[in-house]
Amino acid sequence: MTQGLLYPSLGLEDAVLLSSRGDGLHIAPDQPRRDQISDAPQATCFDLARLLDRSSRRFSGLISAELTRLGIDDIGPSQVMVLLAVGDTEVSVGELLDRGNYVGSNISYYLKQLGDGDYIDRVTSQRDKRSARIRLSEKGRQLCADLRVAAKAFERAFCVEQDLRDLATAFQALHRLELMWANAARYGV
Amino acid sequence: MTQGLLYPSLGLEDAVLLSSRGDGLHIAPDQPRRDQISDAPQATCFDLARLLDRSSRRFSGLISAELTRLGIDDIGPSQVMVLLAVGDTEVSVGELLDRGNYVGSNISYYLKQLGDGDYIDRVTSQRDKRSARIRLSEKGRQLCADLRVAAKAFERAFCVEQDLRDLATAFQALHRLELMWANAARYGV
DNA sequence: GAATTTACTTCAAAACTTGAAGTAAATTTC
DNA sequence: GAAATTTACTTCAAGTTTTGAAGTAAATTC
Repeated sequence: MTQGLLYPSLGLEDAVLLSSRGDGLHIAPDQPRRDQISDAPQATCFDLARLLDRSSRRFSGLISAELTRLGIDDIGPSQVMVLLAVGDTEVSVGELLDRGNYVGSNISYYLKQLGDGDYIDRVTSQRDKRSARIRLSEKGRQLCADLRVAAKAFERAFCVEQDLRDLATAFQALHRLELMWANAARYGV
Repeated sequence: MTQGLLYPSLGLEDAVLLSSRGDGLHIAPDQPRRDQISDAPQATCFDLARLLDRSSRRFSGLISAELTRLGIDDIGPSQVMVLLAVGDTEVSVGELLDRGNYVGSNISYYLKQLGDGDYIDRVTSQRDKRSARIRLSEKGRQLCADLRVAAKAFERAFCVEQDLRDLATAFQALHRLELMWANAARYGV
């Protein structure tokens, strides 16, 4: 791609991007070819980071659209992420911080809105009264369920066996990468 | 994990998270075990999205730290992402929009700051005077080079052959997923 | 050559993020 | 067992980033 080849590279073909503007003619091929990887341009960690960024944005956009469709306008995609992070468990704020790598005040901000919108229940822990325990309210659970239904549509579009295996690999590889980035951030590369 | 198993799942072990707060004791093992994947909990697309989100945040953090180290404080990680998107090529604003899936006004905002800081050169295209052509200035190129040097350190920490292959797979899988998300956003699931 | 489209930019409001400071409960120390 | 420290948050007041609605001006189409 660009960036030169100074950097450890992941074999891949040059990214074919789907234009998100204009005439709608620049559709990328459905099936990026998996052959010819070996002699294709290489991607750097920066390319990967940009891909993550872009993908996140896309996902947020999707969630936004879905929220609109569901007639929900008191929370946005960021709050939904927190909702998803809570999941079916009962967590403390601290756990949420770890799960999403948020900053404390940030989570507080989201939880306030989620609380105001009645998407979560907050109970002060009896054990440790400093600690707030969070879980989804019925409304929150319902929203998550609705989102899962929407996501189901992807399953149908994305159910090729190989894709799922690749995504599983992707998940693990990314997870390891995330840990390294985290360590680097903490201990200075 | 949570979310139930209602959703197409990617086999993976339960995420071992690295605490980003507190005593610094909760370090995740260096080498997450690759066995026992088969009978491990499953991750949903939502889990993947959260991972992307988290990873992006981590990467931004890293870039921020690096910028500070380099004594740069007139731009932040978001602007750097744009810089990286420009790369060694000369692009129009429209191309950048596509590359990063940004909104127009957003890119304008970043480019303004990058321009003010002299990280980029902007030339009005002679062909089409509406179109601005962007490329890195010497300063911008230098910054990118510096960042690559910093990133080099990762290479050493992350150079296991298998990891690189996994990341390559991850890149492709994610890229395909991104395209699908983009399509979904455009054509409504 | 008027109307439309494209390629942006600007502006103002909203959303999000950060960091410093605060509160209150738990724990440790003396 | 009281004082000091630490933990687990919350609040606030900046920032920064993102969005969306309006612009502007050059190209295209009719």
